[in-house]
Order: sequence, then C-alpha cells, then structure tokens
Amino acid sequence: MSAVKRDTYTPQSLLAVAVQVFNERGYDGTSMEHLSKAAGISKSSIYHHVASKEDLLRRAVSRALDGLFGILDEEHARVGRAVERLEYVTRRMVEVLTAELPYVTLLLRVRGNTDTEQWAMERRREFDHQVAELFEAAVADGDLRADVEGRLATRLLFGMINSVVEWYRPEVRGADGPAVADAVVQLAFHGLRTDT
Amino acid sequence: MSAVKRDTYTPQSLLAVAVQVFNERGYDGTSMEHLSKAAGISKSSIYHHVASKEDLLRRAVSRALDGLFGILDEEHARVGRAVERLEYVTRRMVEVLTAELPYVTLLLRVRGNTDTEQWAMERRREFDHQVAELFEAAVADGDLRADVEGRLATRLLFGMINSVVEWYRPEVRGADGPAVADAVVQLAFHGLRTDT
DNA sequence: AGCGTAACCGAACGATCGGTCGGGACAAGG
DNA sequence: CCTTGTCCCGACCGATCGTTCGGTTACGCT
Repeated sequence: MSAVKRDTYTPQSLLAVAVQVFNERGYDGTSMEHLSKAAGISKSSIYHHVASKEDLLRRAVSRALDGLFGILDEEHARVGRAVERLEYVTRRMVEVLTAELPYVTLLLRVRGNTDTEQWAMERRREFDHQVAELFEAAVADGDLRADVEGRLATRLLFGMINSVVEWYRPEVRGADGPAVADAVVQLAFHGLRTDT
Repeated sequence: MSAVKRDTYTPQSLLAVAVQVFNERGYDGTSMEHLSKAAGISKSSIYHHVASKEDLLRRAVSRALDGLFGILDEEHARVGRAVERLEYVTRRMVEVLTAELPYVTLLLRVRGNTDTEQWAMERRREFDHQVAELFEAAVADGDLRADVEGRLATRLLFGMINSVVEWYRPEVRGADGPAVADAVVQLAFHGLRTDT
C-alpha cells in the first residue's frame, strides 16, 4: 500500500457523494445521471466502483446500522440501572446520528421498495425493539412514568431523537453533536416546562 | 346535485387511493401504473379525474396544510397565556395528524424535487415558524425552561409530534387521536422521568 | 521503454416513465 | 330512439430509467 493516494474515486468516497445526493433528492428520485453529474465522472464509470445503485444504498444503510448497533455493545449500555442505561443510549444515539448524519438519514427514510430496503427496515426494527426493552425495564424499576404506555412513549422518544436528521447541519457552529445530545436527554427525561 | 351517487371515482376518492400508495412506495417510487392497479382503472382513466401525478400531490399536501393552518385560527391558539396556547397547538397538531394521517404523512416526506414540493416545504416552514414564535413567547414568560435554546427545543418538539405519522395506525384500538395527543403533551411538557 | 490494469468514457440496450389520443360503453334526459 | 356527456379503455408517444458493452487513456511497476 503506497502512502500517496491517486486523485480517483474509491467505493467509499463515491458513496459519500452518492449518499448526499440520495438525501437531497430521495433514493427513488435520484438517477444514475444525477450521481454522475455530482461525482464528476460518467454514468458508466460509476459501475467500475460499485455493482449497482442498490449496492450504494446497501453500503450506506449498513454503515448506519453498524453505528447504531455498536451503541448497544458499549459498557454503559449493558451495565447499571435501566434508566441510566436508557439515558446513555439516548445520548449516544444522538451522537451517532450527528456523526454519521447522511448515512443514518438515508436509513431512516427507506420505504421498503427493494430487498435491500426491506432488510434495512427489519434490522432497524430490531434495534428499536432492543431499546424498547430497555425502556420497559426502566418503567418496571419505577424510574419512568407509568401513566403513558411504554410502547407509545418509546416511539415518541425515538421520534424526538430521529428528528435530528431533519435539521442538524454540522457546519453550523454553536451546537455540535454532544451538545444536541444533552438537550435531547434534558427535554426527553425532564420535559419542557419549568414548574415540574 | 343528485342524492344518489354512481359507483365511480371522484377526484377526492381517487386521491385517497393515490395518497395511500404514495405513502407506501414514496412519491417518486410510485408510477401511474401502480396507481392504476391500486385504483382498479386504467392508467389513462386517471387523467379523466386529475390533471397529472403532480396534481394529486398538490391536492394531498394542500389538504394537510389546510388542516394545520386551521389550528392557528382556533380561539385557544390565539388567546391566553403563551404556554397554554402552545400546549393547545401541540395537542391539536397530533389530533390533525391522526385525523388526516395519509395527507400529513405525504406532506412531511416531500423532498423538494418539483415546484409543488418546494411550495409545500415553504408553507410548512411558515407553519413551523409561527409555532416557534409561540414557543419563544412562552420562554419569555418564564413558563418554559431557558437552559435549552428555543429553536433547538422547538425542533425536538416538532420531531416528537411529527413522528406520529411513522407509526400511528387508526385501525389499532386503545389509542385514538386525542389519547395520543394527551401522551404527547404529557411527555413533551413534563418529561419521561417520575422524579422530576 | 514496455506491459498490465485501474479508471474512465460514449453509445446503446430493453424496460419503464408520465402523459396523450381517438374512440367505445353506458346511463340520463328529451 | 336518439343525443349528450361521463367514464373508461388500449395503443402509443418521446423521454428517461438502470445497466452493459467495447474501447481508450493514463498510471504503477519492472
């Protein structure tokens, strides 16, 4: 492996360009022609680096899923009081969302039209399910309010967390990933009001 | 207008079918052929009722936007303490989302590829902006926590509310629109934890 | 210098896209 | 019974879709 790198595309660097276009136009709304314009190479050249359009999608959502499932393997997500583990997972989810923003954004928007999309949705449901179990454990410990049903509350928590991909832009200063994670944990666990 | 109705499509009834398919496959992922299969009429017959595919999209998002902007005209959204008005708008947003689910779902997913989509995004931003102003007023009143920036907190509140379209299904009993609205208001304003 | 191959290109493939067109079936009103 | 208009259809349009192919360029290695 030589230290100098040629000024050419790798599957990874091409993926970075493609994912950005996918997020701007939507996966189905993006043609290979769009990708070729954005990448600055011809349409046919794309197929030298990746097998297909769907291959690009698979690589992208895999990266996002790896990031999310990696959270559950971390020590603070496995040991300790359930409510504390849930807070930790919440914080880390926001951090992963911001760090891997375009890839997770794409993952959260797949509709299930192809095999790859259905596989992505299935794995994502798997992740959600594991966090939901953590949530229920915290309710059983009496650390989370029981007057709102667990599944419903979990979904709303996920809604708040996942909405980060709709507006977070890393180039805007004053709110990096961990700072946003703090805000999410504060609001989700303690609410908006001052008088609680 | 005759009281008896023939067993045929109207622009509205056709729209209901189309919007459902749009939400399942995505707007760009839906062809007129898909719509014709779902509606049970030929592709060309669709054009007897509506002008174009984009016309269907415009009708759908218009209906959603009308529902949302209608909230701001209601009395409880216009008079009273800002924090109470914000709670009311929050509750009503969830109720409108659940009542007009497929139309609002479509609105929240447009990407801006066509003029209609860009117009929809603009109007939606307008609505968000008005609610954000209400939010800031409640912060100024001291009724909402000031340690999390207003714009950020507003976005997270919207994230929680809008996530309803990702999982709410009216056919599932035990959680109708107003009940979900209660849960959202409780969690958003008072948080998940018991010990606050 | 010469060779092998990574990187790229233009042209074209069959399929499908959104949309158009001329005409047929059928019920209502006279 | 005949007209009128609604509703629907199959056939077709040019454009664009994702992908393939044969061939060219240019770099790394010896």
